[in-house]
Amino acid sequence: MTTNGRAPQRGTRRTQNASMADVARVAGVSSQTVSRVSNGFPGVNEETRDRVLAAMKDLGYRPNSAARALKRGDFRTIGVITFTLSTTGNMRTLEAIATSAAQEGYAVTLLPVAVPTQDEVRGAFSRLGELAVDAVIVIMEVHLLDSASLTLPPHVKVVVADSDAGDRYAVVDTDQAGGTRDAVRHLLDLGHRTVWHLAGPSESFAAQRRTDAWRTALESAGRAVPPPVRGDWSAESGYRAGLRLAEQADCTAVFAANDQMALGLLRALDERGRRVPEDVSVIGFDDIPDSGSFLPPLTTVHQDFAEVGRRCVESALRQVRESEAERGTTLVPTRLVVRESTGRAPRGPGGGSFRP
Amino acid sequence: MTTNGRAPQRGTRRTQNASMADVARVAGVSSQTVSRVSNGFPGVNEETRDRVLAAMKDLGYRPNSAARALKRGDFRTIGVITFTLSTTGNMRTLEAIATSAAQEGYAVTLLPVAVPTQDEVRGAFSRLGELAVDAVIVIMEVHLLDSASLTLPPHVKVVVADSDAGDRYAVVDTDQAGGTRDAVRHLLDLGHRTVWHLAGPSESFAAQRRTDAWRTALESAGRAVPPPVRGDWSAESGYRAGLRLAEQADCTAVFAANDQMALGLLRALDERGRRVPEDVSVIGFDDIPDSGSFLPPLTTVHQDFAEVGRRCVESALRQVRESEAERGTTLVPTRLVVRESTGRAPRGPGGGSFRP
DNA sequence: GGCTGCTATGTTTACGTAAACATTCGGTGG
DNA sequence: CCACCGAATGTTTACGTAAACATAGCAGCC
Repeated sequence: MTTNGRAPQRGTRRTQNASMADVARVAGVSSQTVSRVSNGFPGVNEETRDRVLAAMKDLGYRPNSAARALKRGDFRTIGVITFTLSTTGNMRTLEAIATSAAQEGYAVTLLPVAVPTQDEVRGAFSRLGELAVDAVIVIMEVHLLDSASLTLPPHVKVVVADSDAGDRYAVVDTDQAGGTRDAVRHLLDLGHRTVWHLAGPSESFAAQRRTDAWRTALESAGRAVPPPVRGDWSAESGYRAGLRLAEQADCTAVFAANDQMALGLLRALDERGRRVPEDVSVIGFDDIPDSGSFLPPLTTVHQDFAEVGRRCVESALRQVRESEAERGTTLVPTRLVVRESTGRAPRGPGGGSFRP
Repeated sequence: MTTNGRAPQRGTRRTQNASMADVARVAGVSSQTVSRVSNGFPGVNEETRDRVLAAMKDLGYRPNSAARALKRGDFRTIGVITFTLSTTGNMRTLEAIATSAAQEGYAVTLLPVAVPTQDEVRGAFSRLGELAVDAVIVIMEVHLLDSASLTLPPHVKVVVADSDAGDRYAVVDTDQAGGTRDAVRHLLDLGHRTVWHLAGPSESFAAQRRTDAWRTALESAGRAVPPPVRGDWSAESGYRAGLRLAEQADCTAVFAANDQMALGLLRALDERGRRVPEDVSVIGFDDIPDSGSFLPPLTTVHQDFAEVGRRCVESALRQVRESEAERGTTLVPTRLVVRESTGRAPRGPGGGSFRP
């Protein structure tokens, strides 16, 4: 292509971007007219518009978003602050956020927090203050937010995903309680006398709420509440916890707080010779893409991360546009996905005790 | 709106951010001095500096990054363009990119491409032209890039992750061939006569390269090359392919192009009563966090996504700073992780006869 | 004592855009 | 025929920052 063989004509030296002024010069109009064309304003002569467009194309003109942002006072950008992307949930949420934002003409800027300490979070928030961002979506355990929030520049709108700061910020959350209730009911309906619980880390609000809901569901059904076993979300921790659960002879049903721990649990049970679902039923939470391929395919509570992401963006942009902060919580419903890891309670103990 | 209705005291209505001028007024200095303090320049009197800092704090001053970018001519931002985040690899790479970029004072902006068509990609690239970005990292199958690349503004630097556009852009890639070779050798060393292959989708360059390397490794060892079975990276597709592989009586070793397909494969084999690793050895690729908890724990080729991300940022920033495009490929080595899904070839008919 | 050279600070200007305001011009109605 | 209108376009200005240049004050030196 003849792009810039030797700089034949005028200013081909285009080492920086062309500006409106450049376009204006080439098109023989004022830069204001270029601006009008650029922003699709009416009231520009057809022929003039064409000339301007030609000049733009010719020069490879792109509007400078910094100048635009400076002039307009907003950035058309949403920041996402998150501790780790390494969980399916965060990742899927992020993806939905990015997509929704793009549809609205907003860009998404990532704000990683290396270590989940208050200092780190506070640091991220204050970096964010200097960042070109109109709103922030926080995907994180909320108690880390508690004292960090104060340093936020006042005009930045905040949405918190999967947490519970409903009194201070807009929150979009999965219906943890509902999903948990469904899971426990499912198991009780299958004839299990009670449901054990492989809980997530205590620092996590999501985990905590699943645990609370599990306890409530059992209590309201008048069942015994076994002591929960705690993991850290990882499959490995699920395995370790699973080894302990496998020793509880009367454990016939386990509600794992996420699918990965359920995976580890399945391995532990297999290793200890307890069959799933014949001896023990296992249910997870999340419905990660792989869970249908576990051994056996995992019954689990499906979370609609994409919807969470969408609603986060929705709330963020509503706040930006109406320049008014929102509060309160939006719940996104879950859906029970029954696969093969849950089944009727084993015969045995119906009356008495059974030990393998 | 009391915006500027009566302006009670001086600008207490702080609906917008304070600017340098505001700080300067409060501190009783010129805005240039504020700038110097803000940027940590030397040559400012200790006492003056303190006064300015106090005023900043007082007003909650934050530098306006749009204005800064406009003045400086760069954005301190890297764009990441990617088709999907839903794969562990992309996600981990992204996370590493975000972290490395943050360390260098760069923000990361996400540029999602909904559907992997050329038009979509081209669209993303041209949106990107208007975006406040100094460099772009592309995480995507490269052939979609082929004709889209041209629309990129000339001064935006490009790095391509996990692909092979080494002649046109800087590329950072995992050493697919090396990892594959290790995997195949490992299986052959265990006495398997040959290694079957559960391949990734044909559109994927990474998949293609793993397939090529697998073939080469077998050929150079003088072994037969069974027809590869193709999946689409998902566990489900691995399961379906696995059902077919399970019927090949002479199939004692399978190299799956990623861990998720290996997961599905494990399930298919289990379902068909073929034990792993006693009857069939399975090896994966990626080393996703869960793979150690599969049934059995998966032997796999570990990819250092974090390193890939780091090097992407490194190259991107180098290009930005030296304002000179790079080319060529950087390979990040892999590491074989031996767990329990691979074992010695079964006794069977193999004893000695194998045909090349 | 006047000049040099340095430090601390102030003033001007430009970055690219777009709102607000100004101008031109061909028509239209009283 | 002229005041007036609206359409098309031009001119001025401001957004917040920081580079470049300018100034003021003071110490040291011949």
